[in-house]
Amino acid sequence: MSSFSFDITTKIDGALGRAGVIHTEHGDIKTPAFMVVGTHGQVKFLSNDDLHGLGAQAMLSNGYHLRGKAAEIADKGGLAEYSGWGAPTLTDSGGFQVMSLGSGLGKVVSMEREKAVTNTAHKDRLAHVTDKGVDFADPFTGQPDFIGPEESMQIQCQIGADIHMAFDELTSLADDYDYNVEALKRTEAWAKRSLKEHLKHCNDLGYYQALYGVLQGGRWEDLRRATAKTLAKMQVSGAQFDGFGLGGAFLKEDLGKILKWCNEELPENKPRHLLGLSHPDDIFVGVENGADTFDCVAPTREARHGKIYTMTGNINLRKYAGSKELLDANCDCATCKAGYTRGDLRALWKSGDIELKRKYYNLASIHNVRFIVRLMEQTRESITKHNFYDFRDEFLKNYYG
RNA sequence: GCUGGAGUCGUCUAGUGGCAAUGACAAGAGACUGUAAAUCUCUCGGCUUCGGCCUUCGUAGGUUCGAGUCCUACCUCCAGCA
Repeated sequence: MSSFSFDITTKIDGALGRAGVIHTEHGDIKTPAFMVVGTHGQVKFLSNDDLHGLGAQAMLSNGYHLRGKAAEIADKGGLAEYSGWGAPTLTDSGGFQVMSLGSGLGKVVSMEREKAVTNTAHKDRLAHVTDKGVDFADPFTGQPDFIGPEESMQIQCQIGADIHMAFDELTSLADDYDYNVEALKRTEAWAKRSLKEHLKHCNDLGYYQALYGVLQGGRWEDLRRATAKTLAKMQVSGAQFDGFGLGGAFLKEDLGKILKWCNEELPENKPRHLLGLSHPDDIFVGVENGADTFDCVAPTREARHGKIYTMTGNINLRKYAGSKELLDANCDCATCKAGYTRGDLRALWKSGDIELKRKYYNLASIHNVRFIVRLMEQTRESITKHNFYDFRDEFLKNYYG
């Protein structure tokens, strides 16, 4: 008996987008939604109270990073209990690390054409792909680890998030069509093996853990549409994917059309997670084209690096020494409500005192994550009130100028 | 007053005959999208047609093809002795 389901509440007229609710063992997720990223089971510098306070609904963690703790997490009853988060969770399969520790090692995952990455030399990579799976070398210890779809599913089922991702291979913008054909064939074979292995363990912790199949295929329409069809009908012993992950390295200008190719082929009644994106323009493109949930490290990482989100565009805190201005005039986050100014945060950030810096990372992360969570809340409301496009245009005009 | 030691880009600092001159911090600009990221890149004497040109290492002279580096005097600071 599956405790996982998805209801569509409202659709955007003439587009693939919709508002809905994902029901999981650990609670509901009102979509569209942003999932905070706590790779190791905890969001950097944010407590569970901080996260609940700013309206976060779900957290994404990573099976690769938690692989060594999976048994311990299972003993505690699963990730929601282990982390104290107590709300819906999702784990990534480690598929992102196939690229970030492999061909993309040391490179930036950019969406700008001019910065498109070149592939890291094979000998320098910490991840090597074969049809069987991936040989990883731990970035810190060098310890070798083999993870294929079976291993990824076993790890994820021990961690016990409400939603799992099939093990996939993320290609980079530097990979050509022929390589994407090869990688996609592998990702689809891994999807089948993931589904099969997942079926064996998806109730091991006493509740149902859902599985999403992940779509790759780079920027090519034939690959994207074909893989969407393949994964949509894929089944093992009658079991199918509960939803779908929309994966890939995208150029900004390609994002909308690629999502459209995928989501036109996918079944409407299953949720779709757009992996790894959360800048406002990407969110609007994603939502319009049928993505239900998002995750991204950007709000927290950029906060740590001094970039603060505001309704009229992002600011770099370096430039605000002594400023008495609030971070964002109408923000309802705990940091802004507590009255912290740009100058206050800059002073904490630049302080030589590690505790004050930690305070900065916390306050800035609260603000940026709340900014994106609130954007999702407002986007959802605009869909249910049938004024998505007006809301989007107004927001983008203010934000990007 | 005597004897030692020291004065280099905002700060600290490297430098003992070829230097516009090391490193760190501070400062400035940019990046970051399923987290090897409390990180990374660039700038940081002035001017530049980006090839260079000019002015710099307490001050003033001197030796030398060439001086932050050696010599002389002076100034300032520190330590010890008076």
